[in-house]
Amino acid sequence: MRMSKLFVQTLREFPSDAEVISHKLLVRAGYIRKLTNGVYNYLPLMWRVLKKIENIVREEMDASGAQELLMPFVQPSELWLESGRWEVYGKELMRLKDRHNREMCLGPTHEEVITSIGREGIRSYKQLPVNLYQIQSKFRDEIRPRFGLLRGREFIMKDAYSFDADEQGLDKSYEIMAKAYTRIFERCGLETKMVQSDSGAIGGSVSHEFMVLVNEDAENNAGENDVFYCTKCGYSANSNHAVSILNEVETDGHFDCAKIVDTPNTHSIEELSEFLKIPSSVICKCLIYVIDGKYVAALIRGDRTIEETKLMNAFQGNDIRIARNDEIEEIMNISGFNAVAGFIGPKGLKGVEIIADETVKDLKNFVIGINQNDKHFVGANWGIDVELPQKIEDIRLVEENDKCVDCNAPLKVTKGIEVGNIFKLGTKYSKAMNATFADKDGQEKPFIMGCYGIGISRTAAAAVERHHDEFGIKWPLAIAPYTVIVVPVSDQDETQMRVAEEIYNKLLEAKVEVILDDRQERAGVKLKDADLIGIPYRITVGKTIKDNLVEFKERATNNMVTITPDEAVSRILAL
RNA sequence: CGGGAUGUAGCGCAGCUUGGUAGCGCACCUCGCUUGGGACGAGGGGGUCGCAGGUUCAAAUCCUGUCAUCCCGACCA
Repeated sequence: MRMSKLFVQTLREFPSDAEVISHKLLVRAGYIRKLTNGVYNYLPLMWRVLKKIENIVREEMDASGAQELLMPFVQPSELWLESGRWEVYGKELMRLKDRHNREMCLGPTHEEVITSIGREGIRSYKQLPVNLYQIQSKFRDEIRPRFGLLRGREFIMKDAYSFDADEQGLDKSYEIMAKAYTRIFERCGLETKMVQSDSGAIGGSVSHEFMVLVNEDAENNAGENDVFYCTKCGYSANSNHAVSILNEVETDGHFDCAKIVDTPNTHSIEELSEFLKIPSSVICKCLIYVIDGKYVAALIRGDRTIEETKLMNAFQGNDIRIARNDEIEEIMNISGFNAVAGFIGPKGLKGVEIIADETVKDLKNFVIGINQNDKHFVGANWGIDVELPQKIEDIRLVEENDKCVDCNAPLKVTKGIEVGNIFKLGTKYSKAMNATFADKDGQEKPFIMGCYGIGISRTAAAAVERHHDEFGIKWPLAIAPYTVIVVPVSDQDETQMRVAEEIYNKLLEAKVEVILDDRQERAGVKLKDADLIGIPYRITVGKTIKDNLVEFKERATNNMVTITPDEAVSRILAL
């Protein structure tokens, strides 16, 4: 490709609306351009990168035995009504009506469609297992798209779905996908960690996420997930799913009697603990949540934080948020109190389900809200002063240096970008949508399903997050838009131009993806652009060409060597 | 949907307080000069100042509304 003809506009400055480095660099280097909020044009360089990633994904998926197909982007509401997700999915599902007023939606994922394909096409256990996948744009009307390609509303995704006759088959399909995913990201030049995860809105039981860890860069807030991992045994999990053994802390308040005391203006645990001169771990915190429209009071030890996904799952909920002040007021009215947040306690609450984290069980002589403003109950004990809730579960957020449940070593935390996700769905969709096959005994049974996603466009952005420097992108070779760029320093110099053309033509003939920077620009512009767009190798033809020498630069390391043009060509051919 | 901010040329911004009919840098076009890390000179093109009302002789500027975008929380590939 001749640079003078390549459709790319690099910018001298970073775009003002970009926050994370992948977004800034992809815009500045001319890879993407925003069309509207969370929706981007993939310009020619970007499209080449995406196709590279797609091809790696295709090769590995095909090698795993999966078959590619393509499902419609627009889907009828009927299928979603069957699965029950028309109501459940919420506003992320982009709904629309056709001219006949029939309700449709833009596909955010394709469980419903694939299940309909499975139930029509798979009649017998003899056809199983089957794994079908597609690579396609998805649309999710995200509440807040941000970070460029890392969280768009429209994005490119590979989604695969497996059908098996039994759980053992699913385990096998799942394992095959886990291995394929590991290879895919490796080939893309991305180190990933496979971590346990909550299965979220897709449903099902077991789930793992493939995370690109980005904690090395302190400035980087692109990693939206906290990943807890054990340095010793390899346990790792998303914070929404992680479990731990807690370190020993003081759980006895050592109050010599149980009584209500004045605690003015202590709205937070910190204020209360400071006021009473006690550790926060002897306070029982009570938070009011709204889960699917129902009130829940969650109790947890004062030094710990509620993990909202775990709390929501404890009630099989779909939606969770902390209660607003007016909602707390309503609860207080029903219960005959008038306390505000900070002084709420479980005793006497009406119209509220109460759940406790395991951490509160062992509290003795502790401090707890008593639904009176500016007062707390100190020296409380379960069963005497306050009833211990029936429902006790792990609803807490893991913290760094908690102990690993598998090996008791301390856990660490890091930020991760989720580039892939695999789920064991089980029969969630096959049962709801009556998708069955005839098993060996002739009985109709629902498919045991799994689903497996890779964010193609997000993977590209994650690669930029991990591979860049102050000058620009450093694409891993396997997903770079071009392999090499040939830069004649001066377009005035006939020898330089001639040699550059010769190198270019040799590489072209050898089917190498090569750019010749034939623009009438000064050297600085061409060299800066080469660094910015991040082509893995650069062959610079400058003055030393009189000694038959060119400069060969590797972008990943910025290492340069001076060699002959022929040697430069052979080095590229040897890649 | 809450909290904060911003909309002026393709990009980055100034002008707004104190109304007088739009400017700078980059990019773009022409010519000259220049060619190892985003040169220089001269000339040129491009903007209904987000949109709609209002106030005024006069609005980018003041007022009201509205839309969009960005940042902080609930979503997830």
